[in-house]
Amino acid sequence: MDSVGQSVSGKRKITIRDVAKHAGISYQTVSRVINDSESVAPETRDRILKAIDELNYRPSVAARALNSNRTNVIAVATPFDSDNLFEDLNLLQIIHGIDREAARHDYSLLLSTQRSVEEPFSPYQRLLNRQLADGMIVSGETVAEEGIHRVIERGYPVVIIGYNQLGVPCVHSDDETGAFKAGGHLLNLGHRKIAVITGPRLLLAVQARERGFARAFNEHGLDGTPSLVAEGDFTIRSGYAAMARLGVHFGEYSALFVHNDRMAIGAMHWLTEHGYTVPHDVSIVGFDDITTAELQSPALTTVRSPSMMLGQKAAEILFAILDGQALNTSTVTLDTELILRDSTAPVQA
Amino acid sequence: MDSVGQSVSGKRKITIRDVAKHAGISYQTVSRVINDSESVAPETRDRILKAIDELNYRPSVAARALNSNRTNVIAVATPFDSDNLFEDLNLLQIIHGIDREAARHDYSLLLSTQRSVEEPFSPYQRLLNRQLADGMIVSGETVAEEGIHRVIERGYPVVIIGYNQLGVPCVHSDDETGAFKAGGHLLNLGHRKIAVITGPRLLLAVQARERGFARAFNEHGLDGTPSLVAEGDFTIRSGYAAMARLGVHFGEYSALFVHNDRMAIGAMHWLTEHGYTVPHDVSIVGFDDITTAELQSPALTTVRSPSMMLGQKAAEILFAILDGQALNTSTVTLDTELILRDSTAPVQA
DNA sequence: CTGAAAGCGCTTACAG
DNA sequence: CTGAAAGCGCTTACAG
Repeated sequence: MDSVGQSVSGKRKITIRDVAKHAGISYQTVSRVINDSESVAPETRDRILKAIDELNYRPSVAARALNSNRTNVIAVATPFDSDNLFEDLNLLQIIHGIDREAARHDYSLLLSTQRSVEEPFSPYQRLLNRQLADGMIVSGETVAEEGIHRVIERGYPVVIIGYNQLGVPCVHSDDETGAFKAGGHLLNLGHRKIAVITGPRLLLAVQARERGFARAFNEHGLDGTPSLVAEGDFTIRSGYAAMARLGVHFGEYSALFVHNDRMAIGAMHWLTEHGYTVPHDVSIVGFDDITTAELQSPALTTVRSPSMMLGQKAAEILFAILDGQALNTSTVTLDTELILRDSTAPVQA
Repeated sequence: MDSVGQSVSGKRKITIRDVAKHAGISYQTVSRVINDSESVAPETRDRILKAIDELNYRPSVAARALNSNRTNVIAVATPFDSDNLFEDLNLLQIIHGIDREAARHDYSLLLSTQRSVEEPFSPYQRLLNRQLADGMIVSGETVAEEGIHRVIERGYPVVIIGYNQLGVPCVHSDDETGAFKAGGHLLNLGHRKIAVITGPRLLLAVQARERGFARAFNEHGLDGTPSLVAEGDFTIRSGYAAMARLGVHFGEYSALFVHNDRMAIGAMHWLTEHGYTVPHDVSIVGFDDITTAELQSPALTTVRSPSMMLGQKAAEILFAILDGQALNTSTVTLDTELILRDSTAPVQA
């Protein structure tokens, strides 16, 4: 085809002027067609579209960004601990949801990870200071509020997937009600002594789950304080470790509520390893409903969090803000659902 | 601070000219300092760096991209089937490896997913036609070779994580030797009748694993044809389904080699569900060593694929090409390692 | 070692 | 409805 003038490294560029010449019109009008802006004579428009097609013209993102201050890219900041990232199926789902919505708006996704524990702000710094993206979605409640603040100060919209007290718009699942359902389920099965493996207790999501769980007890006229509590960090490993700590007191409780599925999997692993049987020796309820929850032996009863929808909603809000159509302070709470499987059973007599 | 003139939506821009004025020098010299190019008097450089720091200046990526034809972004194209993407821990590790290397070069990662089954080329089209990235890493051997071709024709470097016959540089694990090790292990345990659950057999990676497995038999003076074969698509679900198909003939084999861990997990799930015990009834070896392999009951014996390193190597090659330092046709093969756990045992008498 | 000029590919008012 | 001008924020030769 057009092999002439196309060196190996040369990304030969067809510009707006080429299209204009081909269509016999000024390049400004071509720009109008590209941007669907103002009025262009239908006949002219067709001629230009035909030229664009024939020349296989694509506008330069860089040039457009330079003029319009829009990059057509949104950034996704991922959680701090990259070890955590490795096993996080939830995150994949969230990203998928974001990507879906981004596609609808013809946007692309820039992945922004933390470079090291030493520079917690790097995802924010790198992306937005360099104006790589039009806005940012922060996946997960975070401690680096200062970093988020800087981004907002620069005028970039930010949406958080999780809770925050900054007044930043956010999307999260209804953790309190979810935990309430988990507690109610165990209570209905006759369990009264229930241990809990929580996520990091400084997180608002974790506090919400603790509240909801206690409320289930209260509504049964019971004290909402769990028999035993161990804290984890949402990783499989930490669930295993938390279970090891609880295990010493085995027998003091007949059921276990774990704040996410990964830790529940870790806990079940410890139990199996030590000769205990789920749900015979202890009933377990998780949280999230990741793909592998169903595949545990026994299949894990859990509270389903709508991860993909969380991502999609967050992106929707971000785009609404970018279009000037949304308040800067919306909070969306998505419903959870109790998924009954085989890891819970009536309390043993 | 500089609150004046900074509206809510206004991303106030500090330009190279501001820095120049602040430092009392021409803006061209500022550009030189930013780019570490040519010679600048040390004293001048210091003055400029100080000004950059004081004004908190960040160069505009768009403007730089427009001039230099470099975006400082590389794209990662993810696999076709997005259901597949959901559960793919391997992919997360690969992406992490790429991101790591990108960070070293001060590059960012653009995630490019398929929009729908109908437009398999979309990841290629969208990103590169619009010149959003300097190059592309394709994660996984793919059928959309046409899409890759178009990208290459445009002059963009591409690195594939997986095999290809296009002459495109690629990185993959030593699948043949890995499968050879898996086969040897089972043979050493006394197994002679071994079933296999393969990945899609049109993939070169799958063919390499089949070859390596057969070679293990041959070196033992045995016929390399597996007792029974079922094909899956690497998903947990397909492993479950493949096992269901094999299960009818249960007893005709004492061991199972599964082409990836996710399918192995699916297969184990089927076995447990139907009352069989691993490794008592059947020994199982997987492939990949994803995080959760260790957490199965029993813990899965598997061939470890260096996923993160795969991503990192691919990025290294891409950057080498971008810097004009690499042939356009390198292939890197990374070693695998047999990880012995509890899902394999000597054949029953 | 540093400055002045031209231009990257587009968009945005501004005229007509 | 369409064209000419100016400019987005930089980089790249080209002079000095």
